[in-house]
Amino acid sequence: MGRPNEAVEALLQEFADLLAITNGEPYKIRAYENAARTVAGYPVDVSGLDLRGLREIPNVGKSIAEKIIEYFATGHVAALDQLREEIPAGVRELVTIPTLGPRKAMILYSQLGIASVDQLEDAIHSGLLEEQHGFGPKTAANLLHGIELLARSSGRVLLDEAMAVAEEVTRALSAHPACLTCAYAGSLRRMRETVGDVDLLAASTDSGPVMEALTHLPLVGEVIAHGPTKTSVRTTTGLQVDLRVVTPQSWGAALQYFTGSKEHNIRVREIAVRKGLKLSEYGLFRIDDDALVVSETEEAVYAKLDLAWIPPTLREDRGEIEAARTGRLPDLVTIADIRGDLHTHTDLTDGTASLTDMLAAASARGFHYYAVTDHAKSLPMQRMTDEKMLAQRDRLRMLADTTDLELLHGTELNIDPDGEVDWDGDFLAGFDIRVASIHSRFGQPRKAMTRRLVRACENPYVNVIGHPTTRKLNQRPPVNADFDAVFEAAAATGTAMEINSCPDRLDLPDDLILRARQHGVKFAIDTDAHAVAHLDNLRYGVGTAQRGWLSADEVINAWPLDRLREFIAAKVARLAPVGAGARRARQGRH
DNA sequence: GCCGTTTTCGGCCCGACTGTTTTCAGTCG
Repeated sequence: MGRPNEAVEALLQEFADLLAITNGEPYKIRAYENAARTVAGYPVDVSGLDLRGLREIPNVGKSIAEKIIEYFATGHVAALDQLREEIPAGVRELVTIPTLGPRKAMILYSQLGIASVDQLEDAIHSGLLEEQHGFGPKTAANLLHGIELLARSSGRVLLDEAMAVAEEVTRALSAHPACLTCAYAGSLRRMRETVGDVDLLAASTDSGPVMEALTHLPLVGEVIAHGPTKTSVRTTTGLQVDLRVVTPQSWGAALQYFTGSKEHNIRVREIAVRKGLKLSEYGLFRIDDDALVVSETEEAVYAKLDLAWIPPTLREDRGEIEAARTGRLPDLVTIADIRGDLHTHTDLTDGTASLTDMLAAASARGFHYYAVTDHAKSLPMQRMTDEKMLAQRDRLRMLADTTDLELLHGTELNIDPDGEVDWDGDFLAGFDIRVASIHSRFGQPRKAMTRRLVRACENPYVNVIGHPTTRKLNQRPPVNADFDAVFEAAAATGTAMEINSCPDRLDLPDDLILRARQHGVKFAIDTDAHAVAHLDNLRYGVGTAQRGWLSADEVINAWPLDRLREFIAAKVARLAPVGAGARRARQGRH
């Protein structure tokens, strides 16, 4: 189980889901959903709050606060237990089938007694479903199709896969003569860590041919919906792509609308309503006479609502609207700010490219400096030795004259279960920079895992904690640790937290970045490249950093090299035991 | 159920597509 806030989030979300199935009031359902989201993102541990403290959380009123109190006092919420009794778990599972929402799920359960996906499948095959009022043959076929999709897909795909599809389709549609502009929107534009479907937007005065062009692209496996303003297809790999075509005049309003998030848009629309305006994908209109106010650019739409333009990566209703209103939006770190990569590999360990190939690729990217950080000796499979590491260092020093990059010799250390790393201080001191990461024993109990990470931070020579949660998206959960304690140690010792750009890692995740920066932690946005192509993943790490509201000043590899070296030296100076040499030198002065 | 620089009551975002219910409900984003 995660932190108490996440437990409460799950609780409130389940409550909302069950209310929806039992025909609860729509606004009550939304109230629980809103509360679930705010509690999850609330920086204070809710288990330590009293009724008064809980009610200070936005969207948490008397009723929800009391349920949270009840949960921490007894481990249960009576009202939730009652709903659970009414609705079997299988019925909640039904609403995960595409095209099957809470209303139909409730009809299936109350009229036909269907309480699981399997039972639904049986009911369709036996013809029972079609006897039910409102369920025709097409509905039955859609449900079967949905069940099949559910069975073979894990749902959301990684950013790089979605990006590849989006870029291929936008490139193809942009080349179409009827298409004036084409761009991707949705969670992909917001750089969420995974993407459910790809939302595309095109501007055209003649939508038909553009829609038609999409349905005929080679990567399209099936056409799901095909109307005059919206077309949905599924790629041969199972990813859904939605295309909306709007007039060029509506471009800004449409881009704003389809970028989301849904929660962000609800807030923006509420602001519009309070100003006597109505915002839709077609523009911002006056409510009284339907007159168009603005629509051509996102900037103009936000400006008319007295808001600064909000970067898509911030549009999650996590305080960005208030910040836009008061001129306090962060100056977000960008790819152009990144001066060097601090975590990369070569074929000396498990990389696939040679040192010279990696350096050439890094130089071509325009980096100022570049750290080579092959695995240290404790991972047996890497066959690293002191001699090989020192030989690599010599080679790197010799290559210094052949490149415009400032070369740093580093290593990726392994944090063992006790928090120790591969080498002692004397050997570690020979590196320019040291990343330290967990590579095994992911299942340690919370207390031991926390101590493990804190001890790594306390090592005077460890400069960056690599992929701190070690999660793999869609594969492996994050380690269980008290990350607030880890961040506190990181901030106190001058240890940066990595934002690993691998699309299956994106680690730290955005929510932990937000928490870490409250402790004053610094960050390193690295690619952890094991091949030349991986250097291109940097944009996903930067996107994740933006979602964590980071500015360039908080990112150590956005700093000039001198400042980065000072950061590294300062930790050693503060924490390293004074060596024999230094002691002698000091005695000599007296 | 929550919320208040119009309000402690009366609001709470908006539109497209599908399938089937020939006038609209459900789902989705």
